[in-house]
Amino acid sequence: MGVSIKDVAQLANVSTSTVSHVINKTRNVNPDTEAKVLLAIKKLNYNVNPLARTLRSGNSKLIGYIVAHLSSFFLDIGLKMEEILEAEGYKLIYLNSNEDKTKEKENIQRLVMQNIDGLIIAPVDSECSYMNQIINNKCPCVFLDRQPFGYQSDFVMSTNTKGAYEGTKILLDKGYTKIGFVGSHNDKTMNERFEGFREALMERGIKINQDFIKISKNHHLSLKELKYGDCYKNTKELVEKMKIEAIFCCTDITSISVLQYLKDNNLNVPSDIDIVCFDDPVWLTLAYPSICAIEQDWSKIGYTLSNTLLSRINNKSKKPFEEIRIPTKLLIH
Amino acid sequence: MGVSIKDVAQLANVSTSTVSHVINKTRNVNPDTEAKVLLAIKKLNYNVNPLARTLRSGNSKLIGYIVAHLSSFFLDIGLKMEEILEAEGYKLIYLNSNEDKTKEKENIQRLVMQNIDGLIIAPVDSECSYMNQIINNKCPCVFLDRQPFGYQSDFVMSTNTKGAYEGTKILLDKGYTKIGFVGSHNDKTMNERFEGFREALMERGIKINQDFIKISKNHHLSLKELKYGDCYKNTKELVEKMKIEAIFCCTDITSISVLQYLKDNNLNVPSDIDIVCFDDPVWLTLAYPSICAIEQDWSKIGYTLSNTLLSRINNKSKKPFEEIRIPTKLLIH
DNA sequence: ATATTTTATCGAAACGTTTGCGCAATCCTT
DNA sequence: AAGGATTGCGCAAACGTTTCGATAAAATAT
Repeated sequence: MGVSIKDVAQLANVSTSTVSHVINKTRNVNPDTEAKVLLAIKKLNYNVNPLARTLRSGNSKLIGYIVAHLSSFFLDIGLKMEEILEAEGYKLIYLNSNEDKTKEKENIQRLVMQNIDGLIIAPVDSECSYMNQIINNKCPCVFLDRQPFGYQSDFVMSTNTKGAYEGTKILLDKGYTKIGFVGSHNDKTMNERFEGFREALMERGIKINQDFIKISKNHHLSLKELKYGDCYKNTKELVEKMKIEAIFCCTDITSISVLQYLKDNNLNVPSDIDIVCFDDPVWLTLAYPSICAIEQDWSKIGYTLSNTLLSRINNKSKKPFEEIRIPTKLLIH
Repeated sequence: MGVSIKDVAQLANVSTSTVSHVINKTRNVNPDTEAKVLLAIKKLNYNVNPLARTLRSGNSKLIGYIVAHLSSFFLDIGLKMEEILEAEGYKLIYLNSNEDKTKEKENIQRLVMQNIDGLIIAPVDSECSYMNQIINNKCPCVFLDRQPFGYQSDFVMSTNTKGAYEGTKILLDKGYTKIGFVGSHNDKTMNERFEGFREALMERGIKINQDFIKISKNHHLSLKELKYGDCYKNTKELVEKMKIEAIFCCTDITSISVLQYLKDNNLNVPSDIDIVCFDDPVWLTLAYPSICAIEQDWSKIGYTLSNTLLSRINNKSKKPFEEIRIPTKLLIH
């Protein structure tokens, strides 16, 4: 097997506890002894076994990041979080629930059992009461993107309603009245965005036409497989049957299918169909011409998530849970 | 603390070893006893601690997937691998090296210490001799996308040279002679693709103009931050100074900057500048008109990677390491 | 009836750490 | 020079499992 702390202790002619204290700087040790130990460590190319350490000490210096799917939005947020957490000595590990509630549960279960120090969760859906059992106060969690129901926790979200409201107004200001709404998921986040959409229409005295609202189910597929999925069909219907003039895309994932449909049918943006998209995926600015977007501030979201979590980990303070909203930015490309 | 196997044993009035054998089905146990144990497990809502299990048993049922960066190419491959590995009871965990060799080393180190059962690595660069020390035969590895130097292992790659050759020929067949080559990384993979590019030109008797070849350094940035990076500048130079007619994009990441530059300058594809792209990122087919691509078969790559790894884990056979090539597909959109 | 195998279970050691407790030896104080 | 404080270190018990070896009871063979 590998070389353990015992081998180091033996070679340095000290006890394992001394070695441990040298490694962790957790007790005074004579400089000479320390040198001996460090030499032995180097000689044997010793590394501590994080498993054993965690098992004994109860903390892992690990933060779990459990996402419903691996979209570039979540990844960019992860990138930012790594930057912050790393500075505090934490390692971020990504786990993918693949839009599967059972997997999500397993993922969380697994990490909690591993004495994870904290959890950032973008849940598959809002129903999170099962977490009370699993977490049981063993580690702090912060939620992302979807508000959890049935579990008390901090959560960080964009100002969905306001963002959607502003985005919809852009379309209204251009004079469109027949505006379709394409969503990829029926959850709280979508509801908030729909609310903004609705408010903007109401303000102009435009009645909501239920036939213009199309919500699909998002499956666990790669981006490319998504292209010709439910959203594609929904777009087709909106355009061909409902003769809408513009489309509000509720997420970045939605926009793929919508754009693909328009392209396949030689429809131009904005001359034939205009578009506004919640999220600002990289491809929006590559289209000709670029498409208006409601950009989420992933950098700030990542920053806020990690700092909220860190302060929960450190303070252990019982201050009430917060709902933190990060403003979106309107991009008129 | 949490509930442990001891609590279960106590409640069921048996020894911990019996509980363990019930859980793992590793020895005959009387049906009555088994029922008692299972009941106790359910009553206490007990879950085994994977840390302790791994520490003792030496295997973790975990596969590490360490990527140089989190691009959608790597993610799609991960998705496919999860599908296969899950069926064999393994969990895939993603770790991001962020184009940082030190981080890569830490990532591998950490996983090996955790008794990881296998490793899939897309290394930051080819130099992998440091792995001999770290791995030390403790777990099988399969490499992806970049051939490792200094470390003996299986590796899986696309037929880069052939793919690039075919892609370049498309441009040549259209009559272009001034073709630029934009790469985001100087490594073995890029060299192979360049080789294909070179061969195609040679075959037509076209001399390589070094000023047409632009290789950037790829930094650890989000896709959006990449857009206006080195590749953007390189594209500008190729177009404005070198007056090239077409561009060969060496990776998906490259294509973002190239397309962005063209768009910012109102250059149309293919009328002003034509493009072929290695990789088929989702945005290529959204552009107007679509762009030719050399598609890598991520599904097959993921399939091959996981099965190669699994057979190394199971067989422990010492059959010689393989270099496996997965054919690319030419997409004439 | 005894000898042998089979079945069911338990006790305890191990995996590689961290950490509370205790003991010497050294240092300071008066 | 004697008492207390400090420093440096080792011992051994945990953490939660798996697993080897032993043992007793039951089943089978002779």
